[in-house]
Amino acid sequence: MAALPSGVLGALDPTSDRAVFRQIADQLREAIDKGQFGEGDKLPSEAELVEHFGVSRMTVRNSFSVLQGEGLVLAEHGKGVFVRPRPPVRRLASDRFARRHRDQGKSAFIVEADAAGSRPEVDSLEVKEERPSQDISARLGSPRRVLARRRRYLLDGRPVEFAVSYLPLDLARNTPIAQPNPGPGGIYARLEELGHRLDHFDEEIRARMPSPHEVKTLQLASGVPVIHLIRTAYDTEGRPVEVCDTVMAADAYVLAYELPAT
Amino acid sequence: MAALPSGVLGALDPTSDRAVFRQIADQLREAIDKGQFGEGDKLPSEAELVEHFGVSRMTVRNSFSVLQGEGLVLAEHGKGVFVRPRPPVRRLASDRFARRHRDQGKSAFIVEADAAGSRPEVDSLEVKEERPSQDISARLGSPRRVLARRRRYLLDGRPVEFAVSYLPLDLARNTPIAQPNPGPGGIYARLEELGHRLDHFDEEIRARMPSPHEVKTLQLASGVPVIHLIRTAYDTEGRPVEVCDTVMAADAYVLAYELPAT
DNA sequence: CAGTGGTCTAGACCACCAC
DNA sequence: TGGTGGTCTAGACCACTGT
Repeated sequence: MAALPSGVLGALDPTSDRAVFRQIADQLREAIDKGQFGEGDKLPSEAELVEHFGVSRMTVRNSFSVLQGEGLVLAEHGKGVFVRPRPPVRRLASDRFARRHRDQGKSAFIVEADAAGSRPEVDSLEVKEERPSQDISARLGSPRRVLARRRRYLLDGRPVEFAVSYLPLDLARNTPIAQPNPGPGGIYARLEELGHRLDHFDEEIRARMPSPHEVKTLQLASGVPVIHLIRTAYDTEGRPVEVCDTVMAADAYVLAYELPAT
Repeated sequence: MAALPSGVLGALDPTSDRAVFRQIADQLREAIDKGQFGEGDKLPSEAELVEHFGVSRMTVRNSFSVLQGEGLVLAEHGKGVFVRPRPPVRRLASDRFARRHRDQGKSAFIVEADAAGSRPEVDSLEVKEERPSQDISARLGSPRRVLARRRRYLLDGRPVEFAVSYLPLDLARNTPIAQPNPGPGGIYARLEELGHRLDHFDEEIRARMPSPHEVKTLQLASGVPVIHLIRTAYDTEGRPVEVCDTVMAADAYVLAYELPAT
């Protein structure tokens, strides 16, 4: 068992009201913030900290659990506890659905990822007819049935986003939109070809902790929230023609919007 | 010690690979999802679960810690563990800075909260001259010094948002913008009076777990992420005139944007 | 194999809350 | 006062990782 780097970690303050495991977490957090442990670096092992601070193992584990909850560190079974690397973020610009970005052979996700030097993938593609949930139904103008297009997006092998598009069935049935690959420009290009010229999109953004299913699907580390984005596309007649429900790994995204000052 | 409601919680599966504390968390989560425990309801106490499942107390606490991390429950010392109530959310629309919403006596936050029937407050107001951080400086066109306006927003007594506005000092010094209360319409109205007609805003949105300081300032329960919004305001000459750095309790907000289809 | 984190036990004492 | 959660100990056995 290696000795601790000298000077990085100090002593506990027995007179403090602050719980011991919080004091240990504070010291580790400070060391990380100061760069004494860099991204991907291994923190001292549980056994080392037990010895250094003279506390029980559960106390040390409790400290790690605090830092995990903050998204600062990542435990790897059999290896150690590491400072969580910040993954490259994908920037979603508010003009990402502009017509000038369509009419190319590939989807917006693929084009953008290629440009950023990442390796994009789309999987678990599924196209189904369904009865919509109450929320989706209300947003789409209460259709009885919808076409649902599900897919997961990956960058360099890492899942970053899971999305479901819902379209009124009477609008999408027996069109290229019901095909797994709807063709160049994606479903928005197809919608316009079908006479539904797009007017605007509404987007709603929330952030929350993931459900167990989302943790699995997006392979999320603990301490990583999700961004939940619900987009509704309207045609020039004011009819909602698509609702897209997207869940993104929050550490992989920054959303950018440009607003006119009116 | 009261008996457990019959039938709500089942038995453990000793043949399962799933850890006991996860099985217990799964059962509680399912009961919450099904509505068997509603918002604000008290879950069975640790002692009751220890008896019901025949496990040690740490195992039960570990289950609760899982659910806390998911933001599902809230422990209150001396009282019990409760299903976390969903607070009313504040909807931020993308036209919230439109000129037509200014020229009133009160700030946008106050007007909007009054309309929604909430009791709004603004506190810890502080106006200071500072040397900007590297990031803020770059966004503002590298001024040597800036005016910083800090404030915290509360709804019905609950802190929901903490914001800092930065303005180039040469632009804001000795103007109403440097006053604690800049007057009707806020600093955007004052900027336009000073000849900086606003053209557009850029907004960047991230979500992450809060730092300990943010937990304190926003009184965040564990399992609640923050939304980090950075807005830059540009005048019609393309000059950045303000950067506003905002941290919001994610469970209190939904952000709404309208995008043209171009 | 030795070292790491993952799970679990069976206690102990404390601080907070409601009655 | 009794019940609640908060902290901490000192063990135990297991699963995973690397050499």
